[in-house]
Amino acid sequence: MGRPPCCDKDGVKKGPWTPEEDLALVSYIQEHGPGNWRAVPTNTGLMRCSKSCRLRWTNYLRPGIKRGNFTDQEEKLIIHLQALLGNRWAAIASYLPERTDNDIKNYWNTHLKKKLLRKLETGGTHWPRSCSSEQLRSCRSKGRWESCIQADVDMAKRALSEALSLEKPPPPSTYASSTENISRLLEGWMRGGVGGGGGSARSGGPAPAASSASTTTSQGSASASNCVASSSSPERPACEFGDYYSGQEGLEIAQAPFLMLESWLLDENVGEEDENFLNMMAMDG
DNA sequence: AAATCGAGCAACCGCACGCTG
DNA sequence: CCAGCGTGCGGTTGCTCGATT
Repeated sequence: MGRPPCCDKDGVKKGPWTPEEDLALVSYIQEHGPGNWRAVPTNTGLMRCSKSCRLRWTNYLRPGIKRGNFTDQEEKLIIHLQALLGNRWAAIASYLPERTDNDIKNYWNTHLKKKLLRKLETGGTHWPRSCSSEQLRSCRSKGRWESCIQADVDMAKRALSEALSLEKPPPPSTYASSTENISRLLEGWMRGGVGGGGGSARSGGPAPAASSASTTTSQGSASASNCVASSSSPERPACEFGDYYSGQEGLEIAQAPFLMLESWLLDENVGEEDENFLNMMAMDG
């Protein structure tokens, strides 16, 4: 469409965020909530692109983000979801409410891809889905990937959304409830020696504020996460799959597919369809 | 101790999509 | 219906740091 850049190239700061910038962003969002990113740079005085602000928030400052090592379970979940959904990191991230799509993407590219390739050399991962690899290839190239795997995705979404909400009953999802996390986050900065390397996790960045609430007002992967995490909440937001089931009935309905799904998701010993996987890996890069 | 290399990760870029007037 | 705008998403880049030589 030939859209103009989202922000002026001149006078826009790039590179790592400083603690001061983070503080300004968090303070602003604390007050106004996320959203209307266009207004954030002007209202905060940050010399940053609105996109940069959003990214910083969703990938780093947003409360409820867990950083650091991925657990075995998370790892397996990512592997299987990647097999199911492809490189749709935002969708995958929606099943891992405490992880960001960027984090998952990085983890996949740096760890899992290699790990899987190594594993494939020695034999065995599986590729469960209803479409053949040829169909998938065709679907992808024609932009009909979504519809092709819809059945699998629907099943996975239903089961997982319920499962996740059962595992972790969400706190009342108000933005205010997340301000504690932000405060802790900021305290972490102050304690952790803010100076070196801006917000870099490597150089004394904020301590992970992983433990609790996610916000209802945040967007993107955050909101997707919230849909999952709060799907059993009485006040859960309507989202694409949050309303499939509710209450005890939903619990019973959802548990059955989850048991199947769980065994699939967490079972890496099923050694079939390696070829499909290789095909997909080849397509991915 | 210095130089080089590779891995990991934060951030940027640009396209796509959805909403709104 | 269409164009403009804001936002979301995935791919890619480049910086930093630890390991190795």
